[in-house]
Amino acid sequence: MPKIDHDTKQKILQAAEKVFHRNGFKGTRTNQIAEEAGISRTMLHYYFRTKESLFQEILESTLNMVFTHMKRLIGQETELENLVAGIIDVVSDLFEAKPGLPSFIVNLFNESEELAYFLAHTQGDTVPLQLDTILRQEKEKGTVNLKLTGEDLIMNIYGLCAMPYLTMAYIKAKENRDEEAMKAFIRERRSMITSFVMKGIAP
Amino acid sequence: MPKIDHDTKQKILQAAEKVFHRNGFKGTRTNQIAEEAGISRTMLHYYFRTKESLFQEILESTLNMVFTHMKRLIGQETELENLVAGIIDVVSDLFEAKPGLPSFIVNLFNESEELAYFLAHTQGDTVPLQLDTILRQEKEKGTVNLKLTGEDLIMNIYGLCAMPYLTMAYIKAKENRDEEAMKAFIRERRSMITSFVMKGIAP
DNA sequence: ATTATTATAAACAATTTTGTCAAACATTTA
DNA sequence: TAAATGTTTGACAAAATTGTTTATAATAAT
Repeated sequence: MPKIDHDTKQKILQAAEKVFHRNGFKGTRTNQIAEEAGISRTMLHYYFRTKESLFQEILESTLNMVFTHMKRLIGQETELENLVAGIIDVVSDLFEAKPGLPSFIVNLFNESEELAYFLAHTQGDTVPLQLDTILRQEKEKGTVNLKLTGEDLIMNIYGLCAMPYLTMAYIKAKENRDEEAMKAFIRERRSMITSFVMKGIAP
Repeated sequence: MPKIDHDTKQKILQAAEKVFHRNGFKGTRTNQIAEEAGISRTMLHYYFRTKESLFQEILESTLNMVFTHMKRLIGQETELENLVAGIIDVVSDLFEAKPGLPSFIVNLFNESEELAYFLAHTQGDTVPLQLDTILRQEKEKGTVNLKLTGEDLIMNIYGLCAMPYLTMAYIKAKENRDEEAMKAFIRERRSMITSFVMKGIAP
């Protein structure tokens, strides 16, 4: 029967997520995690054998989060405008919940070709494909830019949504923004992005 | 009088740039650099005392490159459409010349709050300010979306241009693209981005 | 050709980072 | 309360990473 856990384990997980997300596996030192969690580094080995296996947990829970969010998209909308708005909302919600996620993904792809390959081939293509179908229909109707592929559109949306997170430190410093100002900036960007993208795909 | 240098120094610089750009300072191991350069790790200390000072060289030359490119923008154009197209070209050229740059900047901001602060405050605001001025004029004319700031517009452009580089490994894996296919993809994106942005800022 | 200088690598040393262990402490259960 | 189990820490050990030295080879200058 388990004895009480002074929530050390949770503190470690939170701290590890934060640090791994920001600096990737090779870029983080386990004592950054310990400091961030306010515990001794030994505890990290007590609850999770190694740095590697702690990373694995974070990786799994992170990918789960991503997949869960993405499921919100599948087959939801058939109207281009609604679909696009929906994607932007889902992606924005995801990044708002996990601000370190964009950096983490970038780090992941840079650190491990294999993982990039794995993700490229396991992750369902439903969303880009659905977009492609709808885009093709709209192109026939002449209501959409001819040269835009579903892949490009998705990439544009991710890029527009991820930027403030990827450059957080800079954006904060630039206009002396605190956490609150940052949140406001990002909130305002969401509607900006939606209209920017909708106009952007016009013929 | 210096004896010949079997271009080892250059090979190290090239390799270091590649690896530091991809993985940041803490994320790189000096022997990754040595391997990439095809030389022994000792040489790295022979030409550049320490990992730190090698990084410093790469950092300086990288920032120089960025500033040099950015100078191409200042006061060049007063017409919104031309200015926007110009910015997209300059940024695209820069990333094409230094494909690792987007990741490097992201890593930099994540590794060092101080550097992010420094860059936010030294780097001239001329471009965003110029954009803001022109945007304001266009808004009065009613030819531009009311809610778009110069800061947002710049961020959008960087994001759209940087995405393929930030997710290179994934993009390559996804459609089995080799170097050539990748270049073609990016070339095509440039004109897509230009029209996407131009439409995006419409009223 | 001989010497002086530069370039290279391999072995070695120092430092940093990660991982383990044993002892102390706390909590539960019996 | 006492045994059993879970938690925490600090000291220690191992491994990985960085940095230095020494010996050797290559190149240039005299």
